[in-house]
Amino acid sequence: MVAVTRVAAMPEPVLLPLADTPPAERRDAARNRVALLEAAERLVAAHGVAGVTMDAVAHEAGVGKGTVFRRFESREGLMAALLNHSETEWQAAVISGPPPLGPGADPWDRLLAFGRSRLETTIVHAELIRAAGRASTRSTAAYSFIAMHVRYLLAELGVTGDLQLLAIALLAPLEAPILDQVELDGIPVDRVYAGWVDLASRIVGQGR
Amino acid sequence: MVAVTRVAAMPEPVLLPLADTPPAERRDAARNRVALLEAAERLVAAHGVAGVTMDAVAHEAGVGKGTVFRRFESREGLMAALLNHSETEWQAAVISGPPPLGPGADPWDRLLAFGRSRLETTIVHAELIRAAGRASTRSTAAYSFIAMHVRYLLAELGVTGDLQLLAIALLAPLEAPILDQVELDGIPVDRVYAGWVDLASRIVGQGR
DNA sequence: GGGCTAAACGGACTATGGTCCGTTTTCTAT
DNA sequence: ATAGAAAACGGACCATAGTCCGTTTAGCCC
Repeated sequence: MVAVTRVAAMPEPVLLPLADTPPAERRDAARNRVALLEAAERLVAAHGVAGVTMDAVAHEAGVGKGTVFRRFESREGLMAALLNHSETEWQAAVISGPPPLGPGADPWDRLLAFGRSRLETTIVHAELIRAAGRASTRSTAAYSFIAMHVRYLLAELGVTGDLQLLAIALLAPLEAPILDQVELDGIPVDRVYAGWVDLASRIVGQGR
Repeated sequence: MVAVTRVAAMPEPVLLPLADTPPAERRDAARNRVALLEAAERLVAAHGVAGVTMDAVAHEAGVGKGTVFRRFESREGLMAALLNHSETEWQAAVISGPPPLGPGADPWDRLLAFGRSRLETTIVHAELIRAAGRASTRSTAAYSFIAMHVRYLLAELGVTGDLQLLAIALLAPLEAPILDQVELDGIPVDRVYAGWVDLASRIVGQGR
């Protein structure tokens, strides 16, 4: 599907496109992306998520409205981009931060730390997550990372079965829409966490 | 807080408000509610959920736009009202329909039937559920019914622990937002169901 | 540097959810 | 039956997400 059109022998040009790298952003485009994200962050800080209107972001960044949509597709896309930022930091903590969240602790302790951390992160970003709508889960980047991590920990713990689905089931009660329901039953966070630990121990099996 | 203003003895009027019944809908209001719901259903059938704009519903029902919002609060509210209808039928099947979904079968079989049915219902109504947004879960009526039913079945099965949270955990993977994620991994329904059965058996415990 | 092309830009324009308020209808008490 | 009050009505109006297209700019090759 990719160019194999060149025929005879000749020295290749310096850079050949490795995968099909999307052709690299033009400078003005890159500049505006950053300006827009910073503007959006400023607006969130100043007026909350609801204050982030597309017009406001455009104006704050000093660009036209069309540009905002060209860069981020939609309001949800913009919100997802904002989320992505903090999500990336969190991933770093899991991959290379201190235990028990990071590597070094035993898998069960890591799983517990993971659940707690995930729960708190979701609560903190609840508004943003809601505003990102499908874009947040669709940008599979973030979600598939956490799902993969849970699969890995379950495997370490010797769990057998359809790990992908077990991971989904274990993560589901920590997702924002589910926590919404929980919240309006007025269940406190610690009890939610305790319930999740119970769930995890049932999934992992007898030894806890 | 309700009228105790009348002082002396006199025969009470025929109907005294039992609890504080919300003062009963005026006739025009009731008529319009029905007209609007029917109009909305017609529009869904004809143009899909996306075709249900508030202007269109108002026009189709032959009322003003303000009336739509007065009756249903918001577009989400209207969608939730549509959902509520089918949800009610489904509840009837659980309460008094034939086993194994309805009463009569043993709890484990009922639980399995419940999961399957819930999964399919959610998939069928996915679009509507999404359009109803928070209103669907906030109208606790529907959700708290299914949560209660699961708690009941878990209790029948002798499960111990925080049944409310276990019910939430068991239901979570069947909720629309979670199924969205699953869907974009391209996991087929039967496998999702199999995974859920596995989850249920882990939650219920050794005996299955 | 000069010129060419594709990409990016900006802001007017559209569609739609949601609000407001002057008018009309229903209900109740007399 | 009538009057008065409370509730409902309708549609003009507002705010904001998203589109479109004529204009500008970055990158590239000579």
